[in-house]
Parts: sequence; structure tokens; C-alpha cells
Amino acid sequence: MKKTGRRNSGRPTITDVARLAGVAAITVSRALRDPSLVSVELRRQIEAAVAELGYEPNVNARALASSRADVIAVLVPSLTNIVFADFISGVYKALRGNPLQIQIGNTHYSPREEERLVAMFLGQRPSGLIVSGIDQSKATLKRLQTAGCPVVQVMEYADEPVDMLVGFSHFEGGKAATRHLVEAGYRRIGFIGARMDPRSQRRLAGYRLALEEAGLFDPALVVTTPTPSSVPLGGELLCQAMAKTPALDAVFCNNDDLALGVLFEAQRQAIRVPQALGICGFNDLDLMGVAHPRLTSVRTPRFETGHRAVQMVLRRLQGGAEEARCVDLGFQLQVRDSTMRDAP
Amino acid sequence: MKKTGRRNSGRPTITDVARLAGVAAITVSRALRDPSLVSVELRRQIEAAVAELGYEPNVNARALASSRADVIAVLVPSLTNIVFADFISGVYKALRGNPLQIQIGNTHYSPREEERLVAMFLGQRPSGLIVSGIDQSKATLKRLQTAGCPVVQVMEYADEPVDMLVGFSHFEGGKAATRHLVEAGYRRIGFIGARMDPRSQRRLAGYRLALEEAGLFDPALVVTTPTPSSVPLGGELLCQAMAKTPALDAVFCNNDDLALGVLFEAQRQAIRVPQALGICGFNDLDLMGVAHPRLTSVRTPRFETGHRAVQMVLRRLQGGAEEARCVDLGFQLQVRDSTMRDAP
DNA sequence: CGCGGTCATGATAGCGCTACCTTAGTGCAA
DNA sequence: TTGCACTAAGGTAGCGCTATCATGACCGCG
Repeated sequence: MKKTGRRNSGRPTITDVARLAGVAAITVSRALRDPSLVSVELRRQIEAAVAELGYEPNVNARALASSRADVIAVLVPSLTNIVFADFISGVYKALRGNPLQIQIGNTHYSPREEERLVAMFLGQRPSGLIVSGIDQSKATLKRLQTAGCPVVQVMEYADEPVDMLVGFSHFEGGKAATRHLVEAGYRRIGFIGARMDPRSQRRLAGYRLALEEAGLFDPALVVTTPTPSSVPLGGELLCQAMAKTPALDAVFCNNDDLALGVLFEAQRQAIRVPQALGICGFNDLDLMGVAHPRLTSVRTPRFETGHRAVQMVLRRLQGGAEEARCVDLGFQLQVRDSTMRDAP
Repeated sequence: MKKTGRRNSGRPTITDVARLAGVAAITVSRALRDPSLVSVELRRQIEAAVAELGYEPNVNARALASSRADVIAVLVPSLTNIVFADFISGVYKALRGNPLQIQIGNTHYSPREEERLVAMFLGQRPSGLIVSGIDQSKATLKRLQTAGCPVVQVMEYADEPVDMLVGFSHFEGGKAATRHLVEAGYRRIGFIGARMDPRSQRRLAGYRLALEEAGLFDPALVVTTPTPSSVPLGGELLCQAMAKTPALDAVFCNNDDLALGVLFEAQRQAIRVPQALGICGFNDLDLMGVAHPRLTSVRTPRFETGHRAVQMVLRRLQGGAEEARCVDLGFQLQVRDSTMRDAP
């Protein structure tokens, strides 16, 4: 008996449910969002009507009317990079059982794309926003500051986040890995890096500092490329590094893909690992612990970061006690065969 | 001078732009969605007003009014599985420069979760829906049939899709890999599989048929687990398989992670690959071509599948000529060192 | 010079939901 | 009994945008 609305979508609306249950639309709305606001009797009638009609709320109408979408927007620079996939797993885990949805945006490592996505996502008035890194453009930062929702920067550590932050220090990670190589007795320690996004740059800076402290730094030891990282690329970069520095006796790889490629290439050239070449990766994917030889790496809290970031958003939404705005989850150097030069 | 709307969000609306540009709201709407409908002069005024106010359209209001969201929903069972990450890369690539957004849903390999997500996404009236696989629940299939938007099932091949389909045959892939192992001279060929989702099951079926044809099938050769796949797991499953069948002389691995784990474990046990143990993976990640020894695998069109699926949706939306509803992108057996038993 | 046809623009009325305010009913102290 | 606080439910008016129809200007043509 509705107004034959020429435009209506054919799908049952909250009004249809209300009519069937013999209540007002607003009561249905309340029953769906917070059942405690509605008497048990009506609640049951409404639930029955919802089931009978197969009613599904229109999220767009809901978001428009309440100017609040039940969505947490998550911006990552890449989805093929397992680091961010693991991070997103943590996000999903923390959100399980929660009616909030996840909206993933892929910036492809482009600040401009990031700016566009932040503008677009904030236009949807999400319940929370999680962005990767701390190197947003000025325009993006301005938008984040006036986001009107909790904002978490992740996968880095810094003292002055836009709002909240959870991650670890890539600089310290790079430094720790490199110091370990120095202590293991290596002297011509190369750096192999791909893509060289801001996080890679900070790992490189940590590497550099550690080598300078030991009086071992030499620019010729650093081989980088803007190309995205991959296992084959690790082998290629090792060849380049050895061409530049034949005496190379160890490499700190920007990530585990490269480290694995380095290992394969070393095996191909019959270079003995760890005796003639030490290899250290970054992230500590689970394959590092079972490679042959087992590969040293820096374990990073990817999953935990996603999990914690969501928890921080949720706590803020629930108006709970303010916890620390900056959380450093740290990292852990996993020393394995590939850098145990003096092992039996 | 607006009605002091106590509820308005504070953000500029299309009405604000219209007032500043001295036109009606509907004209702004037209200028934004299809500039050719508006005279050059007004268009310029409107663009100026948009820029001055920093106007950003409200996607919820737009979706509500037009009952059509500018979104393509993509459902995958996992994001950490590189196969689906590559697939999504293809989706992004095909959508570059297009105003359509991507909405990713993660089913975690659960038909129930898939059902929930399909219902939710369709409630947003997306412009298209891409779902992984062909093993949806009855309820999900019903919803897909009445989706009201183009639907593409991906990563499998079948004759009767809900709407459109693009992928390849996992059964044929498994068969081809196994036949190759037989032809290479292996006789006790094991199957190692993790997770055992429907696609894995079909690869296993292909393996079984190939071995039966050769008179070599033996249930004791098959080792599977519901556990998610990983590199370490590959090594563990190899150990299990060798315990069950000491004479094992080759393994077809359900995917490349397992194959890599098998290789590492073989190296650890000093089992010579490919002479004493042949290894064949599935998917052909780029590391397979550089491992030492190089690993044989079945190359699958992951990126291409994502790309093509989006193209199919777009073509349908543009009302273009109907192309094939089922597209088989095939696969390619990449024979490498790890199965070249009789190589010099 | 008036007629139908095209084109650019505008006015109006929703899309489906919820914020906000009002109304009716209940219990209880004065 | 009156008055007041409190709860459950409903009425109304938007949220910001677009579908649809209406309007008026302009055009060519018999």
C-alpha cells in the first residue's frame, strides 16, 4: 500500500518491517541498533518481521541519516607485500564479532593517491581511520587533523602522531641488524634495498649509523633500486653489490624477499653462507626459520600492529579511558645460521 | 543562510556549491557526473566553486538517491594468500582511472561468512560483484542470481556460472603437473596439500586421475591437512609423507609455499633434488624460477584473472556487446630443475 | 510567423534511515 | 489527588543527493 514510489528499489525497507510488525519505523530502527531500547514483546515481533521479509538495512541511508558510517577505513601502500597483508589480518582479527566493517584502500606507495583516498574515505565519515606510516603529505595531514574520527598511524614509531600511533622504529631495527653483523665479525657489510619507501630509508639510516659507529661505512656498500621488491631482485642486487665491492662479506637486506633471493644466488655461485657471506633479512617471515641455512632476520610485529590499532580505535569510540597515544611494539632480532660465521 | 539545519554536517554540500556558482543544485550534480550535459560557462563556474569550497561529494547520499553505489565489491577467501593479493592487483590495475571504488571482503574460507558478506555488499547496491570460486552455498547462489548487478565468479573454470566467470581449471592443472612427474620417470609420487579448500580438492582430483591412468595411484601417497598453508608446513608434511611412504620419489605440492618448504627440508636431510626427490609446486610465484635448484610449478593467471573480471563488469555496465560469459585463461606448466631427473 | 523539436537549466519530490522532540503511560512522593 | 521524573513509543523533519518532469530559449522550416 505504499505510495507506488516509482523510484523505490523493490527491496524491503524499514517501513515495510514496521508495518508488518505493527509498529513505527523508528521503533524498528531502535530495535535493530540497540534492542535494549525496545520492549521484549515488540522486539520479538520486529525480529519476526525482519526474518519474514529478509530485510537488510540500507547502509547508505543509515550513514546519510546518522552522518556516521559503521566502517573503519584502512589505508595501506600495497596488498601484495605480505607485511601489509599480515597487518590487515590483525585488523580483521580485532574486529571479529563487531558490526564495524573494514574498508581497505591501496595507495600504491603514492602520496597523491593517499591524499585522494583520505579525502574520499573521510567523505564517508568513517568510525575510524588507520593509515600506514607517518610520511603523509601536508594536505593529507591537515585532513587527518580535522578528520572527526579516531586516526591511527601504523607501522612506524614517532613521538608526535596526528592522533594515535602504533608500530616500531625501522631506524632502530636497521641499526640492530647491522650491529649484529658487525659483532658477528663481518667487515664489508652491504645494504640491499628495493622500492626504498620511507620505512626502507629509515632502515638504511639505521644501517648507516651502525656502520659509521664501527668505522666501517662505505657508500659503495649500498645498493638500492626504486623497483618493487621481489625474490629474483635480491639475486640481481647481490650481483650488483659484488661487482661494486668484490670483498663484500655480508648483506643486510631491506626485507626477507631480497634476503631469500640473495641466498639462492649465493648457492648458485657456490658462495658459502654464512662463512663467506652473511645474510640478514627484515620482517622475519616464517620461511626464514626453515630456509637452508636458516636465515637471520628482524622480527616485526605486523599482525600485532593491526590488532592493536583497531583496539585503539574501538576504545576511543567507546569513550573508554585514554590509553597511551603512542605504542611501540618493538622488534626482535632473530639470529640464525646465516650470520653465524664462526659456528662449528 | 541555510535553514540552520541543526543536523547538517558542517561540510559543504552540493547546495553550497550551487549557491556560490549561481546555479541550481541539480546542475552541479550534472556537471560533476557528466560535464557534457552542462554549458562550458556554467561548468567553469561550478568547478571554481567546488575548488573554493573544497567540496567533496557525499557518496552515501549519492548512493541512496541513485540506488547505485560506485563500487565494485570483491570477495576473496584470504588476503595473506599471495594468490589473491595478485588477483586483487589485477583488479586495481583494470580499474585505474575509473571513478569506481573497490570494496574488498574477506570470507576467511567460510561459506557462512561469504553469505553474510554477499548479503551486506548487495545491500549497498554495488555496480558489480566479484566472488572467488564456484562453491557458494545455496543461499548465496540465490542472492547472486538476483543481485541486480554484474556478477563474476573467478579463479575457477566451470560451464554454468551464475552470471560470468573467468579463471582456469584446477583439476586440469593438477593433472598436467602429475602427468609431467610421471613422464619425468618418477613412480612414487606424493601429494602434499594444506587447507584443502575446493580448489585444492580439485587439484587433488586431477593428481589422482593422472596417477590412476598411469596405474600408480596409492592412497598412502596423499598427505593433507586442513591447516592453512605455509612454508614450514611444507617441510612437516614431507616428513609425514616419507614416514608413510619411504620410497617416495616425488611430490606434487598443492602450492608453492609448500613446495619451498619441501625443498628446504630435502636440503636439510641431504636428499638430492631432483635425482632422489622431484618437486612440483602450484602457482609459480616468481621465487620458483630463482630457487636453487629452480622449482617446477604450474603458472596460474592470477593477475590476469583480476584484470579480466573487472573488464567484464565494466563492459556489461557500459552495455557493450556481450562477450563470452565464461573465460578460461588456462595455466602453464613451467618445467625446471626440480623435476629434471635425468638432466646431465 | 507559428510549429514541433532540441537543448540547457530548474523545481520538485523522493531515496531509506535516524536525530530530535513530543506524547502517553507508569510509579511514587508529597 | 496532584505533580514530577522516567520510560516506551511515535511523529516529523531532515541527511545530501538525483530521477523525473517542467520550463523556456533557440532553431529550422514550410
